[in-house]
Amino acid sequence: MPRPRSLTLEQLALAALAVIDRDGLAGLSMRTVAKELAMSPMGLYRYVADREELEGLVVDRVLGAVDATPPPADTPWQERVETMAGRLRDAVIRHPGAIPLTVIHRHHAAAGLRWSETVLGILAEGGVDDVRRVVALRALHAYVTGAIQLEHLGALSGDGTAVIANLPKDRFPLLAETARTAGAVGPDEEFFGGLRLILRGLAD
Amino acid sequence: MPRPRSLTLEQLALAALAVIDRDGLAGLSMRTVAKELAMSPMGLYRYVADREELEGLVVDRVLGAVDATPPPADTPWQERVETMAGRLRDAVIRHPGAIPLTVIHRHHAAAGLRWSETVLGILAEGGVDDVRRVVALRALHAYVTGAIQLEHLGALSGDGTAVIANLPKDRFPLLAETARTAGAVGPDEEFFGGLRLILRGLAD
DNA sequence: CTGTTGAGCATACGCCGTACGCTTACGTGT
DNA sequence: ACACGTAAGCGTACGGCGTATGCTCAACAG
Repeated sequence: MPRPRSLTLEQLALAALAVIDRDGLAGLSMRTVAKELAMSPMGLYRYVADREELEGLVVDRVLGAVDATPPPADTPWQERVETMAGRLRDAVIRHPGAIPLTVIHRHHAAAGLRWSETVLGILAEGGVDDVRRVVALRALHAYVTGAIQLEHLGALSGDGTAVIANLPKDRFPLLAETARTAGAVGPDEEFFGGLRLILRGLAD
Repeated sequence: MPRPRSLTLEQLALAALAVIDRDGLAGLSMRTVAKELAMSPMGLYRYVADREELEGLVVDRVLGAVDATPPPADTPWQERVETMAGRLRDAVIRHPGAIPLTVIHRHHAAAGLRWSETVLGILAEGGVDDVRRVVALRALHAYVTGAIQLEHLGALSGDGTAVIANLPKDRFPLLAETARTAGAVGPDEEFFGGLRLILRGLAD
């Protein structure tokens, strides 16, 4: 009966993502998102209860882009887990500014549950059972979450590594040497290399 | 010649940490820290350039509590890595409110470098070389960082797991079943269980 | 005792999230 | 065709944030 809404929640999420992609997470505010939608700041509160809920919409949108359909079953199960981890990483890295939000709000995003369900299916087919499967899923979550953040805060081939390489060799001999090696390790080699450690550890 | 400073950087860090421990990270502001020190807000700027630098002091303090001396060499090297990871986790978890800060600022904390140096030494003694050592250290960082955050955002034995356990079984059969198993997995079993996956994957 | 230096403070500005209450466009029932 | 009820969207305001700017005055060197 009353006036119909002029926006969808998806449009809100898209506007917020546009702000984040353009000005970074620090540029995100109710006011900037409202401006992006040619709306008044208080108008947003007809759609979300508070800023946190808006952030949740953004995360839903980012993680919703992850393809959760099980990869073809004709490849080894470890490789299928790698595929799933890679898909998640790709989707998240497409919006680097939103990474802290995805960490905080992933719990409440339905897309995250679908990803987990698929990964659990693959683990089950790989013969990982019960408690081991719980621990494995949780470890994969922890690793992927941490690796993406580390990659975003400073890639192994970035400036931070160069700084470490110049550390005093008497106090940090291994670190300095390792940093020089690290400069040559690309992001993919780093991410999937670490992931394979977990997957090898899962085999029995 | 002029008036001497009345505080040390350590006192700043302690005051900020006290605020965080009492009121959470959201309660941290230049004003609340100043109040904690019975100072005016602008007085803090004689010690730090901005809020970010103050956060760095907090992280230095938190990670400075980590014992970085190499564990006794008479235990298997994997076990020594577990010890180091456990020490880091213990120190960080002592101040849960500061966890997001430790993630953001760990790069610039000297204590983090000492931890890495020790872990690299253990890995070297375990026969992990060159690129494999780089990848291993980075994976350990990623895992520990991610696991601590996950644990803080919601332990496996917490409410979130119960919610997941009640998910519709037709759409999330494995997830719902797994969640029921997960309720019985304690934080230590979860943390070290995942860690051991990486360490097993490192063996050859 | 005096001069110099910087420690600490008071004020102010432009942001932020959001509580509150109004106006007004709209779909409906007559 | 028209009046009505509803909620969409807006204007204003408040308390809090980080911090730029410029002052006062405590403490020591000579």
